Order: sequence, then C-alpha cells, then structure tokens
Amino acid sequence: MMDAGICTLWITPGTPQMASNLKLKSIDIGNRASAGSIVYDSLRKAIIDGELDDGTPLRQDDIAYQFNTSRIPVREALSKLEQEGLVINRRYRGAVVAGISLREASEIFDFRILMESEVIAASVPKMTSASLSKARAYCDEFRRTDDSKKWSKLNRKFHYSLYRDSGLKYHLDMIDNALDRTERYVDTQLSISHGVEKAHREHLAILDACENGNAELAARLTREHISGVRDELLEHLGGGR
Amino acid sequence: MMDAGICTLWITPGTPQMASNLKLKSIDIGNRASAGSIVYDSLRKAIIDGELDDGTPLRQDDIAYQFNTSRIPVREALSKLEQEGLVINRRYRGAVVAGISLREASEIFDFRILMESEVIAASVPKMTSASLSKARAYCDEFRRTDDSKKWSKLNRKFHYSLYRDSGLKYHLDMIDNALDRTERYVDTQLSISHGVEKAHREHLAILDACENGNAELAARLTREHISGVRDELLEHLGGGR
DNA sequence: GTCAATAAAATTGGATCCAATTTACAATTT
DNA sequence: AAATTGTAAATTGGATCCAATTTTATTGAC
Repeated sequence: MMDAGICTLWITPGTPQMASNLKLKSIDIGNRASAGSIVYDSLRKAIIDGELDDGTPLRQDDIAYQFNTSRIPVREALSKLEQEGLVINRRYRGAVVAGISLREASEIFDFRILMESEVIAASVPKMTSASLSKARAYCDEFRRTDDSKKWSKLNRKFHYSLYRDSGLKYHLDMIDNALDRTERYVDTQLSISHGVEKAHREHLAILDACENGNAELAARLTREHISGVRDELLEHLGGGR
Repeated sequence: MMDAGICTLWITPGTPQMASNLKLKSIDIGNRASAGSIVYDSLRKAIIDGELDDGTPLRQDDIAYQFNTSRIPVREALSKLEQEGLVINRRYRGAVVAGISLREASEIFDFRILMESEVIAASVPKMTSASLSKARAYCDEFRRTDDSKKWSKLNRKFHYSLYRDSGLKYHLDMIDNALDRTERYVDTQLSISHGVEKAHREHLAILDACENGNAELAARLTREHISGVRDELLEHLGGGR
C-alpha cells in the first residue's frame, strides 16, 4: 500500500465532494501552470510595463530558448497576446509588440471613462468597509512611492478595489484590457507636471464620495479623473510624436 | 525564365510597388488563410449560431480529422476562442463550448446598452446617406425574412451600419464580442411573442432619429431597444432554466 | 554604382512523435 | 453492493522534424 502521507499530498484541494480532513501544508501540484501560460504571463508583464518598445520583434526561437522550452508554448502565448491587442502577428513574418496611435489611445480612454464611471456608480451602494479601507491603503501608498513603475500598479489597485463590489465581472475584464493597452504610456507622463499630486487629490475626492455613499458624485469625479489623465497624455504624446 | 502568366498569379496583390496590369479573376494565394484561422472561423460560427450546445466537448482529434489537418491549428483555434469567451479550456481535460449564466447574460446586455447608445450618439453627426440607405435595406430585409437563423445576422448588420460612421473601432470590437457571446440565445426567443415585429418598429424609430440627426433620441431609443430584448430574454430563460 | 534576378539563410506554419495527465473500467476489499 | 485500488485507454501538452514563406546576401547586367 502507498504511504498515506505522500498520498494525501496528491489530493486536489478545493474539490467539494472530497474534502480532506488532514491539515497539511501542501502544494497544489495539479494546478501548476502550463509552459504556455508562463511565457504568456512574462511577455504580457514585459509589454505592459513598457520593457519592450513598440515594434520590437518577438522571435519564437529566442523566447523559447530563454524559457528553455519549445516554440509551441511560445506560439500559444503570442496568439493570446494578439487577441488582447498587445502584439501583432503576421503570417510567416513573426510577431512584434503592438504600438498604439494617438487616436486609438484617446478612444480607449473614452471607453474607460464610460466603463469606470458606470462601474463605480454600481459599486458604491454595495461597497463594504473592507474595500474602502483597502482602497485607502493603496491610495496612501500611491502618494508615498517614488518608483514610477509602481504608480500604475497602485493606481490600478486603488481603482479596482472601488470597483470590485459592483460584481460586474464582464465590465471589469473589459476595463482590465483597456488598462493593459495604455498603462505603459502613462507612467513616464505621470512623473512630469506633478501628475501624481493631482491624481492623488482626485483619488481622495473619489474615495470621499464613496464613503459618503454618493454614487453619482463618485461617477462624475471618476469621469473627470480619467478625462484629465487622457488630456495630459495626449498633450505630451502629441508633442513628442 | 518563369512563365509570365503563372508568375502574375503569384504576385501578392495590393503591393503598390508592383501592380499587375492583367485583369484576371485570381485567387489571393499569398494571403490565403492559415489552417488555424479556418478552423477558428468555422468553430466560431458554429458556436455563435448555436449549432453546438453549451458544454459540448471539442476534441482536438475529432476536429483535426474533420478539417484534414493536425491538432496544432486546432489548439490555436481553441485558444483564441477561449480568449473570446466562447469555449472553456481546462488543462488535460479538453475544451467545451462555454455556456453563460443568467446574470452574465444580463450583464453583457447592460454592457451593450452602455456601449451602443454611446456609439450611435457619436455616429449620428457623421452619418452618411450611404450608411443610412444601407441600414434601411437591412431593416427591410429583417422584417421580410422568416428564417430565424438570419434575424440575428440582419439585426447585427442593421445596427452596425448605424455605428460604423462613429469611427470608434475599439468600441465596435467590444460590441462585437458582446454580441458573439449572446447571439445564440436571442434567436429562439425572437420567434416567440412577436419579438420580430416589436424589434422592427423600434428599428424604424431608431433609423428615423438618425435621419433627423437627433443623436440623443437615437441613443435613448437604442438603450430602450436593447433593454427590451434583455428583459424578454431573461424572462424566457429564467423560466426555462 | 544601381538595379534586378538568384541563391542562401532565417523564420514561421504545420505534422508527427512522445510524455504527462485524465478518464473509464475492471479487480479487490470491506 | 459500495467504496477503493490498480490498470488500460483516451486525451491533451510539449518536443522535434519538415515544408512554406520571407528576409538577407550574392551575383550579374547595364
């Protein structure tokens, strides 16, 4: 018979019909990530964080070599990234990091204005105190940090913690993709023109509206907040490009 | 030297530096679709049209055999369909056609209400007479046809011809995906309760508002139109499920 | 030297093979 | 008979190979 201790390690956790009564510090071997998803996550992060410039060729062989795998999982990752609009795949010509035009960026910000104001308005009546305190913590951290790489991440976490209670998962997914496509262009632009200070003041106002249960105000402030970031981005990119 | 007639067939059309002066009914061999995209298109159509029930397993071998290809392009297609929310892929367990819950369907309709009212409002000031006459043609065809399979397609074409002039490509892509996820549930429901007659009256009203350049009215009517379809769908699905 | 035609190298798409995992089912125990 | 274990079949994930295509280098003509 198999050793009982090792055997229990193989139980897939979380399956309701077979809950183990043994409390062990076990690793979830069954749900470990596939090669493709690892490559996908890494590439996605690198593109969103702006570590790969627009137009950078993504050679299957190179990437496969870096991850010590074959080209099959790489192709899978590139295909997914294309669907998300982060890379462009051309038959027999390979993949490149997808750039974005000014008017595309502007449109995506308009999309966010529409989405996020709607979602926060739906969220306010359902908002828990846990979400609010989490949002406040991210808000504080956002102001304190100097690392421009972290601003977008904390900004994202702050807003998301105010949106989650809406329960609108489809809307949140759409917002996520919109942020993925534009995040890398915002960071550099926040560092100039005291963008962080302005953003923080606006965050505080939005947070205040949420705590007071004023959904309409929270929505309006969110609209104005995103609209302001959009205008500043367009101004800077418009000159620089 | 290579035969000139055959050679021109192999010229990739649309390349400005080398336009052929021979007018031949030639197939674009250079830009022909990849195996993966053919499988993808077929599966996508089958799922959207409701030919494959929710939860139907999609075996790689079966599909590869049907298209006389290997499993590699099939995997690619299934991966893309998963990103679009049309199939669910579970590691080592295969893919199934993705179903949708009542509250997911409801949320997607709410998303559409937001998107489509915004887009049509942006479109009206830019709308060309060509778009309007195209919309009217689809509107007529929608009422005349008895084929329940065609209603959704014509409905889609009608609305899309009113949205295109907005130039909001990102928004239109988002609308497309939302329609892809819900289309198959609407057809069966339109056939009962004189849904087509009601929809047609509403289409005429929207078209009228567009022709009069009344963007705000067109947006409001679009909101009400989609909202009505959503409520009817939820009523029927809520009873049937 | 410049341009086109040709050949070689690089790169991707797809087929086939093997490994990892799940599923179905028979054998065993209680 | 129900539950558990062990085994074989089915299925998917990934590696390697070959074909199709593009890109780059080379040659030749003018």
